[in-house]
Order: sequence, then structure tokens, then C-alpha cells
Amino acid sequence: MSTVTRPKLEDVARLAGVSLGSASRALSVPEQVKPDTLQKVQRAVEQLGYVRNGAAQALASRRTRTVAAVYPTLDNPIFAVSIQSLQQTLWKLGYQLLVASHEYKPEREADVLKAILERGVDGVVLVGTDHTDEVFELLRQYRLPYVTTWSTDERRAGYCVGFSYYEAAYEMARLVVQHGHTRIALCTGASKGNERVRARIAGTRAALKAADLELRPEWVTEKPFTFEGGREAVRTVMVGKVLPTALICGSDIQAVGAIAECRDLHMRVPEDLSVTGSDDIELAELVQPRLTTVRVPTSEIGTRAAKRMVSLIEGADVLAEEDLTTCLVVRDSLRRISGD
Amino acid sequence: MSTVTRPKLEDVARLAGVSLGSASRALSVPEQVKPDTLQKVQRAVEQLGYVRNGAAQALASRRTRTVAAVYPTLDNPIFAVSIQSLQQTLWKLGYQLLVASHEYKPEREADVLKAILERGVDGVVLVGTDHTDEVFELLRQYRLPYVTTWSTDERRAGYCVGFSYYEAAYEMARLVVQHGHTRIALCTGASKGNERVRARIAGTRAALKAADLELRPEWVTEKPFTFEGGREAVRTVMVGKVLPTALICGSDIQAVGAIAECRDLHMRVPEDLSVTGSDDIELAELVQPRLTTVRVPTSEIGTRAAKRMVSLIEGADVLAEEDLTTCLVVRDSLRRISGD
DNA sequence: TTGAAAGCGCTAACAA
DNA sequence: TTGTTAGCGCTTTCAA
Repeated sequence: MSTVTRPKLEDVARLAGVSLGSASRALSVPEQVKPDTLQKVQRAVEQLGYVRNGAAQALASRRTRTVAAVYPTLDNPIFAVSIQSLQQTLWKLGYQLLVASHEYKPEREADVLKAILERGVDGVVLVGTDHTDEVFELLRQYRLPYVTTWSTDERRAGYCVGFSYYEAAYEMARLVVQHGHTRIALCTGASKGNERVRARIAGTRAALKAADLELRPEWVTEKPFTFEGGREAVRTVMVGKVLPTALICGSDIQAVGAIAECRDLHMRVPEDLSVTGSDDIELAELVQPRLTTVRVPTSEIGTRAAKRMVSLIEGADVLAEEDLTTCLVVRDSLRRISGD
Repeated sequence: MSTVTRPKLEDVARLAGVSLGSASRALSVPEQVKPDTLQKVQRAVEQLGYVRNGAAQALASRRTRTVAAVYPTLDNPIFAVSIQSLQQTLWKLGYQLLVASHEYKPEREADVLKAILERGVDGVVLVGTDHTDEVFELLRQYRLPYVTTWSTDERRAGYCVGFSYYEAAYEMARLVVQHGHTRIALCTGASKGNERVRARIAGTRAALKAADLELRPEWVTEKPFTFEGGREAVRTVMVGKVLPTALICGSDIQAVGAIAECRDLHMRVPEDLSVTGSDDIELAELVQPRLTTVRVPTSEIGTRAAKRMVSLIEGADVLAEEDLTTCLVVRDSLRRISGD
């Protein structure tokens, strides 16, 4: 009970009456020792309450059994859910997760990564494919396997776990157009260092173009992925003589904020302004009006990223996987406009 | 650029023309080396792109510069916000954060902690004061400093960073009573292994008692801290001949779920049922009706916990701090009942 | 203020 | 299958 000092493997070996090497093997490659030896070691471990010293193990084996994930922010339900599944899956595979965030400041990412490198990890999970050269350089230099998530990217296809933001945006914009809207505004996040935002803008523009519509520059706003960002978008876009009849938001969080702002401004959703979101977070069907949005495979991304990361680390064959898919979820916040 | 192998301190020392010891000191205790030496080492570090090997450092110094935090879940905005501030503050103080969660299963906490111990951390941040003996035993055995957060607890007062759930609940219940409600229901989380839930029930009960009211057992429901939990609470409690006129929820998330369920059930909030929350998450003022709730110092908890944790680790004097406070936020989801 | 050298606790190659 | 032993890269005495 009151161990004065933390027991080491040597203590375990001595108590079990085997050599240090056998004790080590009993713990890491149990199938390579005699059942008898294994049992003796296990008993000693239990008796002493022995727990491996990870630093020593990492130093000697050059493996940490930890993977790091660098997120734009932790304070967004889609990332929280995704981290959750990433964590759970890694845990089952025997890995721990070290999380970090750069608060949507792409230029900070390399610093965050450096700190992680120093601490030592076996692999890194990144969000998106757009990172500074420094980030990729560090990864290369330290020979760290990595997977990029959320977005797909043709060039690095083997290591992406995500879906096409372009297509998701295209589908949504088409849906809005099909509902008879012609004056359509777009609220996204900051496009710098974020290819997902850029793909979304491009997809939306393409869908409008296919309907001979134009995405007016003054109706495209880049706002933070927060409730407040959505509020700002409404204030930014609902000025001037000609007003949009629909606001497509890049995230449900923004959409919910936009709806709240409309209410405060005494505008009705969807009668005065239709609002759509993206992600289909749980909240989407709880707000009033219920949000029309696009469902993305949030938790699946975490699970798959974990598995792929471990395959990469352990040198298993990494099979090219199909991209994940999204689907429209039609609820009440998008109005059908008859005539014009 | 294309370093074949990661440079070590020895390489730095050689390039700088100093001994290994001096190079080490230049990095960790720069004030103990001559400015000249310091500069030479710094230059070499830069030139080689040297990054410390954390495992080796941890092994030799028996310090990891990492603190772990074990949460019930990561998928709850109050924890996300708190983690955020914890992380930021630790980072500024030169520490990294390792997060883990036990998914509201108190019995898993010790296992999670063991994995953390193995990885090696300098201290642990826990949520709440109610943990299994095994958890405290591990902490003691490994001499790990820890701080408990969110809740205050007289017995371990020196290491708590939190507020009184009892008082917060008392205030809220009193407010509800003052609004003329006599039939009051309570929706909390699971009380097992969660002293915060128990304190909340006790506080609510005490406030009712002070008004000669009773907290009926059939109107006290323990549900998960999720939207769905709030929905279930409404279904559980709104049966029978006599119905409550107010539902006090243990979290805003539950309250928002409850409001949505009322809507689906064609009950109006607050006309047919008043609903109150707790935490004052951002969403609270975005929903319709806007939520009456109690504001808790979410981000302050993270900041203070980080500072206290580092003081504990570095052996600084840990000054007894005052408990944090909460305050009622009155909005629209609580109705005033005239007469009865 | 510096250099030399002895570990930190473990893994893995090698020999038996 | 097991025991022996040489490191893994760093910190930290100790002596100079």
C-alpha cells in the first residue's frame, strides 16, 4: 500500500524470480514467454501495483503510443464529437490522444506542432489539408505519419479521411435554388488557411452558376464559426435596397446565431429570410424553426482517422478508402418561394 | 533541411563547442551559463533545428511538463470552454494538457487514471470531489498533486477550484418559488459518483422547505446531461393528474431539450411549464424563450485550476483562494404566477 | 561557470 | 525460451 518509491520492472522481475528481459517481454510480447513465466510476472505486477514508466519505455523503444490531434478549436460541437470518437477508438487500439488547438490561427499551428514534437508522439491527426509549409516540413523531418481529416484532397488522397465540401455546398445551394430562391447570401468562416471554406464558396458559386445565378460579392461574408458570427452575417447582409431571401451558413452554429439575430431584428425565419446550416449538430432540430442543413459524418471521421493513424504507425497496409458522404436534411428553416 | 536523423543535444554541444552539460544548462537554466556560452548554444540549436527529446528529459528529470485532466465528457459546452481556458493557461505556464474522459462512468475513472500514470504526468485535474477510493489511492501512491474543480468541498478546501452547487441550486429554487410556483420538478444528472448533482438536489430541497414546499420524489428525475435527457425529463414528469408548473434543470443543455420537447408536445413555455437551466451557456439566450438560468464561472475555473496546478507542481505556496460565485440570469423561460 | 560521468527505467540485440 | 547487457538522450551531481 504505502510504497515509498514507485516500483520498477526490476522489482517485478526480482519478485517473480525471472530476469529483467523476461519481465519486459511478459508485458509487451506475452506470446513469446512461457505461460508459467507470464503468470509469475503478472502476479508480481499485481502485487506491487506496478505501472510502466512511459518515459523510459518511450526512450528505449522510440515509441510513445500517443497520437496528437491539432484542431482549430475544441469549442465547437462537431469537433467535440469527433474528438470523442477519435479518442475512444485510439484507446481501444492502445493509444492515447494528445489534443491541441490553434484557435483558428493557421500561423500558430507550427508552434503547436513543435511543442507536440518535443513531447513525443507516434503520429499526428490534422484538420483539413491546408497547412503551412512549416507544418509539412516538420512532419517530414521527424518522419511522423499523419492523416488529414474532414476534407478530402485529391493530391494526398491516401491519407485523407473526410468528405467533399465542394459537393456538400453544391447540393445545398442547389436545394435552395430549387426552392425558388434567386437572391442568395453566403456566410462562411475565414478562408485563409482553410480549404474547406474555399471549397464551400466554390461549390455554392458553381451551383448558382448552373442556375444562371450569381453569387454577389457583397453577399458573401466570412465570419467566425460562432453564434455571434451568424448574427454578424445577418447584420452585414441585410442592408441595402435589394435583400437576399436566403442565407446559406457554413455551420449550424452560425445558422442558429443568424436565426436568433433575425428574431431580435423582428424578421421571421423562413418567411422573411431562409437560413440553412451545415453539419446537422444535435441542436439543429431543436431550434425554432428547425434547421435545414447537411449532415456530415462527424463521428465516423474520428473513428476512421484513428484506425488509419494506427495502421500508418504500425506499418500495416493502408488501404485507400472511399470518401465519406453527406446528405441534405430538410426541415423548416428553408422556405419555398412560389413565383418571384 | 534533410536531416537524416534527429539531432541530439550532443550534436548541439559539439557544434557550439561546449560540453553536453553546458548545453543542457543553456536550455533549462540559461541564467546559470555565461552569456557567451548561451549564445553559442542558441545558435547551434537554431542551425540544427534541434528539438528536445521529451522522453529522455522526462526520464532523467522525472518531470514531464504535462498535466492531465480527466473529464466526465468532452462533449458538453461547459467542459469544452473550461478545457479551453485550462489549456491556454497551462500553455502559457509551459505545460501541456493531456485530456481524457470517462463518459460519466465513475468506475472507469481509475482505469483512465492508470493509463495517464503510465504515460507520465506531473499533476492531475479532476472534475468534482467525488471519486472512488482507488483514484485517491493511485494519486497518493504516485505522489501526484491534483486539484479538483467545479465543486467546492470543505474537507479538501485547499485544492478545490469551484463554487457551491448547493447555493446555486438554492438561489434558483428560491427564485422559482418567488415567482409563485408551488409545484416544482427537478431534472438532474446521475447522482452516483457526482456530488454536484447531490448538492443541487439538496439545495433545491432546502429552498423549497424554507417556503414550506415539498420536493416530491416523483418529480425528481435523474437524466443524462444531454438534450435528450431534458426531453425525457418532461415526458417523465408531465404525467398524472397534478402537474408541475416549473421544471428546474441541472444544465442548460437539458433545459433546451426540455423546451423542445414541450414544443413537440404542444405545451407552451413558460405558459404551461416554466423551465430553468444552469450554466448560462451561450445558447441560453439564443433559444426561444430565452432561458432563465444561473451563470457559472466556466472559464475562470479552467484558468484558476491551471495556475493552482502549476503552483502545486512547482512547490510554490498555494494560497487558499476564495470560492468562485454564481449569479442568476433572469430571462423569459420562467413565468410569474399570480394567485394560484 | 564548466566538464566529466553516472544514472533515469526500459527495450532489444545477442548469446546461451 | 531465457538471461545478459548495451544503450535510448537527457539531467544532475561532483570536481575542477
